[in-house]
Amino acid sequence: MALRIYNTLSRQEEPFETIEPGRVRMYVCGPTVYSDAHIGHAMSAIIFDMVRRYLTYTGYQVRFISNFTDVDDKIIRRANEQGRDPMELANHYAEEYLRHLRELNILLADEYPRVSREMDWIRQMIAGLEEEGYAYRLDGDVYFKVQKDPDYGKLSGRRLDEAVTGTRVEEDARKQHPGDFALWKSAKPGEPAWDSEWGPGRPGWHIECSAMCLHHLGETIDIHGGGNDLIFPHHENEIAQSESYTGESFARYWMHNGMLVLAGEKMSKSLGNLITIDQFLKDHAADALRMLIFAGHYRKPVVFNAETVDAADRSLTRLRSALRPSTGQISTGEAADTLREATEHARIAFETAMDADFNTAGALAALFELVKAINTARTANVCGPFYLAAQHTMRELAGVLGLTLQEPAAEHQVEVAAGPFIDLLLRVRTELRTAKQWALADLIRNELKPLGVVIEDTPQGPQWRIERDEA
RNA sequence: GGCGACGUAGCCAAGUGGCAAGGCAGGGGUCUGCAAAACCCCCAUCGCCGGUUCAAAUCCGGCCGUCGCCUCCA
Repeated sequence: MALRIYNTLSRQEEPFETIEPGRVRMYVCGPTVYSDAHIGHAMSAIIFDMVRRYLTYTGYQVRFISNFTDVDDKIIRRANEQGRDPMELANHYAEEYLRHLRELNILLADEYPRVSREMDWIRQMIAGLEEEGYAYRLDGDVYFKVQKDPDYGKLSGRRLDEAVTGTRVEEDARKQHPGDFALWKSAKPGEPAWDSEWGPGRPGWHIECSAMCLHHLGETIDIHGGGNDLIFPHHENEIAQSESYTGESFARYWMHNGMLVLAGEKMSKSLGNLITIDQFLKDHAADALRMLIFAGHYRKPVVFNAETVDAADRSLTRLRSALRPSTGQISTGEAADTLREATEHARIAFETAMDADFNTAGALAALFELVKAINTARTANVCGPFYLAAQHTMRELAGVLGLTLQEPAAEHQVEVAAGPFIDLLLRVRTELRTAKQWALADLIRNELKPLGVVIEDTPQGPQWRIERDEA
């Protein structure tokens, strides 16, 4: 079974074949850094992190590039509102974003190009487009001429004559066609500006990604990703610029993730209905967000509410349950063989699901069946190589989805600081239980619970662990 | 109005022609002093109406409903 990927360009699933055998060149549109990132941004980053991890798992060498838009109207506006320097503001939020990526266990890209650092490449591309007649000047601005591009609209399924009827198109009589978009915008007084042959100004939004792809990955890349809200106009325009400039196909596979939905609407900065990454991570493990996202399919919307988040937290706890050590003594025999078979089966089921356009829900189902097999084996006192191998497979496959299955870092600190005291309480409780002082023994257990310490009595004696109180 | 998704159990969700995965919640049981965890068992005629077929959640047509995009957007 080989990987198949849904390609927005063809609107169907296609077998995945790379330009260069064994290597993948991949670009994902990053954020405009002007305010706190929300979990919708995290979702997109997590999804393409999963794609990259699975490609790596299946043996590809992946070169992964993601950008920061650090020169933009919204950044300038926000900076002016706050009396800050636009580049200082952008740098601040870019650093914040990189911190979020680490906290979310997202593998870092090979490069994070920024508009402000790619000006030469951007100018060169605009100049080239102008030379070939794909662009025209207008009062210090430079516009891309969509009518010059015969297959403009092929990604979004739009045609130029229809695009005119769009309700939100601002009629600008100066433009040759309403669909023409800015490659270069002249600077107004007080705005950050870069010199160019068209006068001081800054790039339009779309040209940066085209220039960065060309600079860091070459004329044709394997995978270009982003949110499905970028299909039009952003990605459509990227294609138009890049293919007009190079004469080559820009990207072979276009992948688009669905939106995170909160209270029936897309979570977005402009709508203001958002939950920031920091807010989420305050109450939940990074793994929980992955569980929520991977429960569905990456192209579909994900519903975020108390119920779905709670289910994600609990299902994560279940995955972790498979990693508990065995206290049994049986390392061979029927139960051990059954576990070995289940482990092999889980890997096959996992890969089969992932090969089908990254069917993470199916992949998780394979993991849950492995959880059951491991727990059943533990109940049957299985230990030894097969038990450890099953847990190893569990960690490995979960890792392909970017799940750490680790207890959050804070818990380790608690263990170090409070561990001896909790151990002492447990010893006292054991004495009380031996003396059948049930009321006092239960008091200790019941009072520790709201403090986040869960006590479980097992055949091997009492055990405790930290569990966050899910608010 | 144009383009495109989607509608499967209380909730999330896989499955694209052959007896409906998985998770959460719920019910019953084993274990336990009681709990918890774990394990076992139970819980769906797949939005509605037609059609094609030996056979349809799956293909075709119509209807109803939800959502996204249509130059700020992951």
